Amino acid sequence: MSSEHPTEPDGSDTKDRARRTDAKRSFDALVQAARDVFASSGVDAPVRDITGKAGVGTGTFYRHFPKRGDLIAAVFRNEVDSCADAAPALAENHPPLEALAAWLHRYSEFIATKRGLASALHSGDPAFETLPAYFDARLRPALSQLLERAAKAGEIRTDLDADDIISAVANLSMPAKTARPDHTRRVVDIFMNGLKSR
Amino acid sequence: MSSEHPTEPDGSDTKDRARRTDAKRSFDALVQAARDVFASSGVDAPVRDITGKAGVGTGTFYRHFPKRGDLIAAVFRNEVDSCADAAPALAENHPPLEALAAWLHRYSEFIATKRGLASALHSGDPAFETLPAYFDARLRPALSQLLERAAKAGEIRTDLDADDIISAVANLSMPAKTARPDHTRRVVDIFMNGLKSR
DNA sequence: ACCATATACGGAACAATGTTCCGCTTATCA
DNA sequence: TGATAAGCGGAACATTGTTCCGTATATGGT
Repeated sequence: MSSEHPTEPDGSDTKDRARRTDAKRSFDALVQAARDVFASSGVDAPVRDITGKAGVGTGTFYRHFPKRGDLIAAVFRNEVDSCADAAPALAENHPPLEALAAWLHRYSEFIATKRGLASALHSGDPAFETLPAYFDARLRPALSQLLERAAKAGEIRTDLDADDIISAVANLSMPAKTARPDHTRRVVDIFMNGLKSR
Repeated sequence: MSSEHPTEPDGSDTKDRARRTDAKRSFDALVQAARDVFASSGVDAPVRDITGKAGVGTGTFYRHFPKRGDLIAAVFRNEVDSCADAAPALAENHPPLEALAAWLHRYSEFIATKRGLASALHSGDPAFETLPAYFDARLRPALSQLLERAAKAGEIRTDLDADDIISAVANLSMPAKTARPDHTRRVVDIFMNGLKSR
């Protein structure tokens, strides 16, 4: 499902030839592998670590990601997609309030994980310029959907703005160092509690 | 003059033997060279570029800066020192208001230049943990001195806090992309104008 | 002035990582 | 099913990081 979204660069569809399926497979495998490697070794992880885990050659790597920023941006988009795509699935399988809470936690995790990328993001690399817009375009509708559903069910306040919540939870999820590892989860819970209608 | 300040790590003074002067020279040469190289090639510049410009061997480099963060922190401290040390000199050679304006511009330049370091600073490297405190400890007194002098001369408002001004000018000096290159200088001028007494 | 010695230096050698290049493979289309 | 453009792999090469150790010298004591 998430592969429907433009994790890939270049949204054009009027090509002489369509992109070969093996190319797409390599691309996806690299993004997936990079995601894992970044998580365990940081964004400066060696190229060979990534190609090794992805099971592709280094040549293939550079074909898809000539600049390192290209890879980081692709991983970021991919994770934004995962997070956004979680919303409809949660809505289907859980009551409104529960789905909303679950998604906020999911989103909170995403933010916390992205601490490593965050510094890279602010580095001025042109590959990252469109990311904030993408972030907003994908995540806001996802949250809005859950908010509306919960609001219609009368379970939360109706004066809530998706933008505010997204940035509020983002801030809550970026504490420097926390004594207890579940601190973030707890404050997000409290915040979530505040959303409820009385 | 600036070498009086603890650009060097390790504030202890009860050593068996004092640090050799050639060691200090190498240290200073490396910081100086790194400063230049960082400015032209960024903080990821190759070690050999720095040692080459400093005229020392690579062994010497690693003796002084086992971790890259150590070097970056040293350069940062060095630049904070330069900026702070500029204050007394300006006070001696210029009328109060003029000295204050000149120093604010000097400080503004410093902030703008540090954009490259800023992302590194937020990376969580333990070598950077004491930098914010150092920044404050050196820069606030420098500015306070100029503020007090100008206030005594009746040239500026008396309700001004050094902290506020430091952070305000820092924010003014970090615009993303400016059409005109002197934008920063101009807004700082305007801000400075606001400091004057009526 | 000179010696003893801890300190520091330089840079070759080694290791890790980035990047390119090109012969081989394969998906796609007619 | 053949032609061909697209893609792939990984060795080879280039760059940068890091260590190691023989040599040089600043320092304190005599």
